[in-house]
Amino acid sequence: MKQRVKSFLQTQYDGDIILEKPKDRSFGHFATPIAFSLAKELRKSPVKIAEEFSVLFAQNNMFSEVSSVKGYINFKLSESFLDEYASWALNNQKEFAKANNQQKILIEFVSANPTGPLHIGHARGAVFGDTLARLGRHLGYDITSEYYINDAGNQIDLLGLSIQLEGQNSILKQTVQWPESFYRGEYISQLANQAVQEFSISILTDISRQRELALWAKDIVMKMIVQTLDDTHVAFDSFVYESALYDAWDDVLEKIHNGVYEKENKIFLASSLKGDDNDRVVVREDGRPTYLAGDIIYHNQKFERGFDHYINIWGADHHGYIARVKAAIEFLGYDSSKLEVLLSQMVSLLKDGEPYKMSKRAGNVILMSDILDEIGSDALRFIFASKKCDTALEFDIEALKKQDSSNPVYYIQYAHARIKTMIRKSGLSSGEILNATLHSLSHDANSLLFEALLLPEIVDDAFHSRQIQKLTDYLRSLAAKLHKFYYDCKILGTSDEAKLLKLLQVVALSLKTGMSLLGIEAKDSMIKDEY
RNA sequence: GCGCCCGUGGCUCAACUGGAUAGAGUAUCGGACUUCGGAUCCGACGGUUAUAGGUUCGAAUCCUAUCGGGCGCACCA
Repeated sequence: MKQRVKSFLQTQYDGDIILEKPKDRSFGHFATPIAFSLAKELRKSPVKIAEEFSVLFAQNNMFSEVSSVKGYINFKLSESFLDEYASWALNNQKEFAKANNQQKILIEFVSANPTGPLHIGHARGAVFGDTLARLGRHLGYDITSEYYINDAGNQIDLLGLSIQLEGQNSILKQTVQWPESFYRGEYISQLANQAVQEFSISILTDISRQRELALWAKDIVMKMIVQTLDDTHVAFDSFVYESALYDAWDDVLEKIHNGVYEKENKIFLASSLKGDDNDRVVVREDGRPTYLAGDIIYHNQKFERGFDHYINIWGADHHGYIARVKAAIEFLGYDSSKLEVLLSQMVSLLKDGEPYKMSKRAGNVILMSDILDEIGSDALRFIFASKKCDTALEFDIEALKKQDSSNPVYYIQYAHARIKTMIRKSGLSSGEILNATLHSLSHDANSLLFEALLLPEIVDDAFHSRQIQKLTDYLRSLAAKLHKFYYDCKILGTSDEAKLLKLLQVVALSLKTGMSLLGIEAKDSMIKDEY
């Protein structure tokens, strides 16, 4: 919609015209501050320029009114234009808010270690990444969502050790010497019990079988992770195993030889030449590659697969890592600006007003699956999608448990259900509704219609600015407008029934499309809780 | 000490990326059902945008400094 208006304006004025939402919609549907930026150039006052332009732009039946106010130029769209667009949307529901971008984009997210179940902090990255992928796909991008599994290194050994120690303690009733750091939690004792069934009791004490145990356990943990993600409707197109990457190490080392050097029997990446603070060790003195080596191979492999753009969603505690990975990409001969790293800030929890510290190794984590059981996937997704990812998020566990109207997801679903209920109750057929013409609408009806037709702009903006909370904000405000309209205006049984239902169909379409992009179910009716 | 992110009503967050009178939700208080679903709606209260300068037609947004908070600063992953 905005695009159509913009392209018309540019036939009249050759230059970039920024269209924005007026502060107050009574001014019009769109506005442009272009007169201000031209004021200097033309040596005229912004007010005068705006007046001249508004006369020029008014010559099109797309607008019912073009006016200049204090230097701003405001546009009011005509009803015939809005009706035409609404009809198109209702007849092409699957196409609504779509676009045809062509680029191939790889989004890597979650990538949690397979050493324990997902906790609440992972939920944020999961929801953010999945929602971004959904938005991108809707806009036509060829999106691949990927999970990088760190199934190599010390942590895997530690997993095996942790299970053995737990088994010795709780099953064999032995007193054990706990090391400084180890994994614990309910899942570890479950794994210990399962291991005894799967293998034999000796698996708990045989140190030579620790690795075998660990490899078996990480697959089970990974299944738990995938299950939780699945319950949240977070899907991945591919999984990459760190352990499978190292075969390619020699080749990659050859490819990157300009960027590495040997010193003190170790191999360093000369990342300080590419903006990092220090050079980084990639191979230790004993010949074992570091974690960074795995990431270098992984990113080489990513770039070899030939995407136009790469998005990594990492926890904020990894920000120091960006420079070295980008340096490696440069040394590999690729354009590191194609890699965009989005940091999702920490999620901190409050419990009864007190900060709730989480430590994975100490076992006092809040599991994502537990929250999911309590509030459901829809509410979980909505809450995490509605916050900008670069601010630290803080919330009280008790507030998340609420299932009443303070939870905005119900508010939006209720709006959708209200519309569907009215259409069921109406005697009109869908054809009669569709064929109605949207004309002589009240001011409120007109602004509701316009708001509903704004979804394409919102989706586009939310994706390209990587700010998915714009979509949740929009849905909440559209739902509020609908509820108010419903309260103020009688619809069924009036002479305007057909056209008003058509209007509400457009609202429902926007709500449903928006919710599905958030991975949330749009309900046709709501079932009240029984008391 | 260095680097990254962030400071907006009591609380959780917006503000179209430099635009018009800084907006929502929540909390608190007060209203609206002979009604298409009250899981709704309306109103009130609540702000020197952490502080001090600067840039310009115009600043919550950009620059500098200060204060406060989070996260990093591994041959762990």
